[in-house]
Amino acid sequence: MQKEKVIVILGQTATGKSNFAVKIAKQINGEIISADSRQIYKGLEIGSGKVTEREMKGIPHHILDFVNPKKKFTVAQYKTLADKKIKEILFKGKTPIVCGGTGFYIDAVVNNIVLPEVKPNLKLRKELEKKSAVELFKILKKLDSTRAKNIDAKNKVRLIRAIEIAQTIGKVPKIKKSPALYNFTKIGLYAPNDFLENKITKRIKKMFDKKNNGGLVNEVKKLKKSGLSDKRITELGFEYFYPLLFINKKITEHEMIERTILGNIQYAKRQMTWFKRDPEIQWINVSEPFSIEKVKKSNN
RNA sequence: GCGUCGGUGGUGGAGUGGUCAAUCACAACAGACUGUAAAUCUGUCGACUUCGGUCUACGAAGGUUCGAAUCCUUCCCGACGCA
Repeated sequence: MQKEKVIVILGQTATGKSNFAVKIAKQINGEIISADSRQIYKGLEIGSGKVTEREMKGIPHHILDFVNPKKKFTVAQYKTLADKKIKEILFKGKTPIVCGGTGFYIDAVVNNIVLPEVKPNLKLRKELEKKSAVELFKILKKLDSTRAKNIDAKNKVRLIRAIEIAQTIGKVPKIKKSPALYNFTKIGLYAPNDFLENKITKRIKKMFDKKNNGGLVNEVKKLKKSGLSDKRITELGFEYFYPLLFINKKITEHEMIERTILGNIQYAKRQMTWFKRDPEIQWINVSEPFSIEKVKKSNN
């Protein structure tokens, strides 16, 4: 049986994925499923670069702007939801377009990864947090020597999660990459460093501009007022962390802007490190003129 | 002009006679990625290298010493103070 087609638009931040996705959606009668770990949250508008109602141009967007930022949203939830949305959109006779820059989310869906069903155990995590990476590694080795062999022995976050899983279900199951459910076409948007850095700089400056819905600093203040702890805001990433430092008078306004720009540039590089591994991505350099005809063709 | 303090790698900043190619942090480059992924973590980071080493380096030039980034002299540059 012929697998149904799903388009994936991924790539670095500030390359114009959202607009691109909307254009494609218009042409091929599609609906967009966001793959962005921050745009998920309500209240993170400016800093997450969330697509606005106007930018959507009437195209339905899913898995966007619906989680309370006090709660943590995870890949596992994303994967389940995305699968469901893809099915629904296909059922309507439309083409699903997964669009975003969170590589892990995209891979979870595309590679149909099955994650172990072990919910986070906050109490346990708090306990383990106190231990050193060396100690944690020893614990894991005892529980599950196989996982210990390939895990990053210095990464506490990973070690803790592995222990969490091993402790509840015995061993960390080998990751399952089930056969893909759909025929995915992956389009990657990227730009050369200097071009992208320029774009990011402009974008960030605009984010801080007060004329832009009060600006990012104001957005962070609102989040604080709504009851988000500083710790939680920090977890939301550099776009929220640096404004928070500024609000708390730890850095100057200038430092805040510079660091946010730098954080963004570094993030864009990390994104490429992730995406580079996938040989199936068809790359488009957005610093050069390109047409979406090519994309339409490859989808047929 | 006099005086004081300082000039160290891409940057900040340790070191103040031998164990120093120089703690550390940042930046840069490369990479990992099993329910935090805008997160988290790793490696490299003077030059050359057969990856064991070899060479050139701590403003410049001299000097003291077995040995100097570290002590002395002069010069150049910077900050501050006094004129």
